[in-house]
Amino acid sequence: MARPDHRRLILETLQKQEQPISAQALFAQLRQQGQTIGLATVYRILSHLRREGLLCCHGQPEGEILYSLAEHHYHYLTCIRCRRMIRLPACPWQEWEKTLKFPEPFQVLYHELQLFGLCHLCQGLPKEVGGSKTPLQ
Amino acid sequence: MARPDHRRLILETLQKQEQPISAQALFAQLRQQGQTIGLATVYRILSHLRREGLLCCHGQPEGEILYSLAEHHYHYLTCIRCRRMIRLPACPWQEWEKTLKFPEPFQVLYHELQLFGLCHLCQGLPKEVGGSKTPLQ
DNA sequence: AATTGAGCGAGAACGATTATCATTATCTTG
DNA sequence: CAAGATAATGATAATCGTTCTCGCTCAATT
Repeated sequence: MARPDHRRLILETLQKQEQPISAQALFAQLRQQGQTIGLATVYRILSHLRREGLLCCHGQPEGEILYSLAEHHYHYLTCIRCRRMIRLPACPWQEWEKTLKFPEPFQVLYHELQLFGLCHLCQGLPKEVGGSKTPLQ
Repeated sequence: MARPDHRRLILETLQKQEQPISAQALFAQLRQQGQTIGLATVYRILSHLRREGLLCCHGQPEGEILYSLAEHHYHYLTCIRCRRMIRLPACPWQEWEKTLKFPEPFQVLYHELQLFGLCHLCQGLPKEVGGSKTPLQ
């Protein structure tokens, strides 16, 4: 049987995502599409893409890592209530970089900016009672 | 026997740290000091402090979560080679916030900025060969 | 056809975190 | 001060995301 091109598969799936996605969720999504792919392969390929600089990794305060393609480098507003991630239109880093002073020489290779808070849908809602999901930061 | 004030103990230990510290490392440090404290208690108290907004949580790209006191809110330059974290003198967020435009109304409650790269000590060194530690993002 | 090597999937192993539970200290109330 | 209620604790088990291991398969090469 011909071997499916898993790397392309994962790249295409990442391209479709509107939000960064976890490795587990990516795996589940591929399986639901009927693909026969192993979890190990997903991690393997993500690791490759990572080393090639094709991926942005967003380490969440809860420990999970979310991935998105680096071809368009984005930052997100993350709602701590509904977990929605809203993409910022542009990365402000290049502007900001000029104004920053480092305490010692340092070569910045990449950066991560995450903004947490309440989206407009969740701002009016009453406070969560049960405390089910992982809370804030 | 009188119950030790673990909460204060953890707060004081966090205060002494020059860099954000993981829960496991915090636990080990307390035990080495001769304290009889359980790992579960460390996590419990960290979780409390977190909900009270006393802690900054730095989710690393490798999944581990590092903690630091929020009383002085800092950002760090993280060297991807030696893992050293260098504190920035000030948080530039309040200045930057003015220049950002959100695609929809959003109430920012807290933020995280991490800069990854090479510190001045590691810039001149030859490239790592073995690839032992977890690499870059 | 035989050989070699890279990629694969299933499951074990691992590390960080969270949940469970019996025990114990502290607090309340009488 | 006694007695029951409450909250905190530590050891351990369970969970979850990630990485490792290993036998297998496919494809290129000889």
